[in-house]
Amino acid sequence: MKIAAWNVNSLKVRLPQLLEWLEASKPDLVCLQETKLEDHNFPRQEIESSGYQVAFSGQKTYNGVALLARETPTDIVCGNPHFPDEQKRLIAATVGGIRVVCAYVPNGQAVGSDKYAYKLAWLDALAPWLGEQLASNPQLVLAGDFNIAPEDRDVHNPVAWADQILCSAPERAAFQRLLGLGMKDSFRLFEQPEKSFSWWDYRMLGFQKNQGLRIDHILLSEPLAARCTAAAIDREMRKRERPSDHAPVTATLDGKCPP
DNA sequence: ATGGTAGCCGCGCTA
Repeated sequence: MKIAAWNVNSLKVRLPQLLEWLEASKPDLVCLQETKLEDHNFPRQEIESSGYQVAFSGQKTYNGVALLARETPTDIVCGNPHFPDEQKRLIAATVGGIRVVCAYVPNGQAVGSDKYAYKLAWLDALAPWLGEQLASNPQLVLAGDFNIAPEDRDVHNPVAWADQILCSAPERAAFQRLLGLGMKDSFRLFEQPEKSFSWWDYRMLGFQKNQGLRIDHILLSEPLAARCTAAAIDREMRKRERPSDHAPVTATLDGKCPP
C-alpha cells in the first residue's frame, strides 16, 4: 500500500499533472493540500475516472484539502472539532481500516506575527484531537504540508534559517509533540540522501540550487510504522514546467495487517 | 540589497 502527500498549489492548475502522476505512481491513498477550490468546482469526475474515490473540503483562493483513495473513504470529518476554523485545512477519513488525517498546517508567515500565533494555536489543538483519533483507531496516518522543518538536516541553510518561520523552536516542539503521541516520521525510518527536501521557493532558482526545506511529512502510528518498507520524495514533478513548489512525498506499507 | 515567483482575484494577499 502506497500513501502520498502533495501540496499541489491549485488543483485547477495542477490537475493534468496530478492525473499523470496518479497513473505513473499508482498510490493507494493521496492527501492533497492547497487545492484552492470551492467544493462545487472540485474535479470529481476527472479523478474518479482515474480510479480514485474522493473526499474534499475546500474554499476559494486559499487552503483546501482532499483525500483520494482506491477504496471508499468513510467516517469523513472536516476540521478539528476542538478548533473552530474558517480555513479549510483538515480532513480525515477511514480507508481500508486505516484512519487518515490530511493536514495543511498554517504557514505562519513570520515568527511573532498574528499568523504565527494562529499556527501555534492550530498545532496545539491538533495534538489532543490526534490523540483521540489514535485511541479510536491505532492504525493512524497524519500526512500533509506541516510547514515545519523538524531538524537542521531538513534545511538547506540551517544558519540562515535559524529561528525563522518553518524552523523555530516552538514549531519544532509542536512537531515533536505529535511524535510524542507515538507517531513516526516515515521518511526517517530509512537511510536517506543528504539534503533531501520537499519544498523549494519559486524565487531565486530555489529548486535548481536545491535550496529547499523538508516540510511535507507522512507520520505513521507504530503499528503502521512497523509495516513501512520505504519512504521517499518524488522530485520529478518539481522538474516539470509550471510545477507546484512542493514535491509529492510517499510511504509504502507492506500488505500484511497487524494482529 | 528586504529583491525574487506563482496563484488567486482584481490592482493586494498569501505562500
